[in-house]
Amino acid sequence: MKAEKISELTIDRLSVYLRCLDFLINNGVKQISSQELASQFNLNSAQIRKDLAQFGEFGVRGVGYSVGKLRDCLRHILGLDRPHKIGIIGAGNLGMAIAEYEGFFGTNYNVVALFDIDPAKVNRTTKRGIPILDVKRLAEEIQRLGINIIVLGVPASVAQSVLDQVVAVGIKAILNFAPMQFYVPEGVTLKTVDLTVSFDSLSHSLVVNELEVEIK
Amino acid sequence: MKAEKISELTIDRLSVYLRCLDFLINNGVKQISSQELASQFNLNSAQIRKDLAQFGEFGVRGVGYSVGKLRDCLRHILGLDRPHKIGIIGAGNLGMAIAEYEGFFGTNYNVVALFDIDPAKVNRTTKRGIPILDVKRLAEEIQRLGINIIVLGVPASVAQSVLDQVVAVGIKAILNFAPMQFYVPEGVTLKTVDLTVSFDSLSHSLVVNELEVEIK
DNA sequence: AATTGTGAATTCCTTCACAGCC
DNA sequence: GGCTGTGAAGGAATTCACAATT
Repeated sequence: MKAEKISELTIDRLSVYLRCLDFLINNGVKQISSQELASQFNLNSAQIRKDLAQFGEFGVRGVGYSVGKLRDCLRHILGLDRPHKIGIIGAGNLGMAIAEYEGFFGTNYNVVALFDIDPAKVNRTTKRGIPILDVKRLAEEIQRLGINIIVLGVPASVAQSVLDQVVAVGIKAILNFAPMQFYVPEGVTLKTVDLTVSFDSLSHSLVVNELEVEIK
Repeated sequence: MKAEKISELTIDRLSVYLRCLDFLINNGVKQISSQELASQFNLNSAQIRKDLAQFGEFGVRGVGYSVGKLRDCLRHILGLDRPHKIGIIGAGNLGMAIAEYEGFFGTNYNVVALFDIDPAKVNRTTKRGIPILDVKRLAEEIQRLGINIIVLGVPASVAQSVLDQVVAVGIKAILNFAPMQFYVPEGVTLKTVDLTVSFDSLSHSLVVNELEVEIK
């Protein structure tokens, strides 16, 4: 069907464009040009056109893009027009933070369960009523609940073994917060949010900043 | 002094190399070649050498790199050999998760305060004894405590105004979790951890995966 | 007249391949 | 002999600039 590989960078930008389109729709905007869209973030208008052109011709020359139509297309491309069931492993602060993530409101992302090893947490629910289940029953509950996205919010020391378990059950999409690298088999997508790297990058920026101030 | 711009990608990799070196030191490894280091993660050995070469000559030809010396150099380059004082705005689950982040143990990153607007939280402390302060006193407390890194863990609706406040007090490094784009003045580094983009990317990968399975 | 879609040019990043050194 | 440091080559992503279209 479609063979050309779409780069990760492009996909990430589509997500940003989509958020912007949602905002525009709420403000009653019907039509927009790539130039106007580009000025919202710090982007080149050609970049936006190139990104969109990889999936078809969504615009009208001389006119621009229909905000509503473009949003629907992007939602479809990103798979946001189908329901997703998210399971979160680790019901600590991090797991709870994701479970309550404001970005999920009004979307097809549904957090259907948290998993933990701590008996004090298991068989309770979050404030919003999401069940906290025993991680021992991870495999069967993933299948029973139809979970297709897993969030790994467990300490680095156990992350690898939990990862192996969810991959074995057939999970294909994982968001990991443990500060480490993993091997995952072909066909499984693992994204790592590495806070250590983020903080180190900030730390470095402070050093550079200081040097620049000294030079002046 | 040093004029060449170091790319963000390079800095992020240095952070990853450093983590690996820490691990090697704990396992008593004294010496390592770029080839061995590269095989640990999925990298090209020339990439590692190029990254390091931007900051000086750390290796010995025919021998490799001294693990301990290289670690110290990377720590210095990234500014990890100086103390950092982190303030977290928003004492919800996200803020608490960052405050307890395992990656901070044994580092120079110190979370010195959380800030919140909720009277039920203010003037208490976290389990580990970090004070939760009234966000009204944000400016003065940042200065009193010597905070140099701010984590924005507040809802998107108030993120911009809080951001403006911390920039006004002279904060130069900010980690933001609100799913939006901001403008920050020259000399201020803002990194955004955008979970919406991460999840959308996972959602997209599920769509692509399905198509690929169909083709086979 | 205005704006898209896109080949060409440019910039940035990665990898190759080897001279130089231990 | 083995490994670093690096110029040159190759590849990827971005931006330019304009022909095509409404």
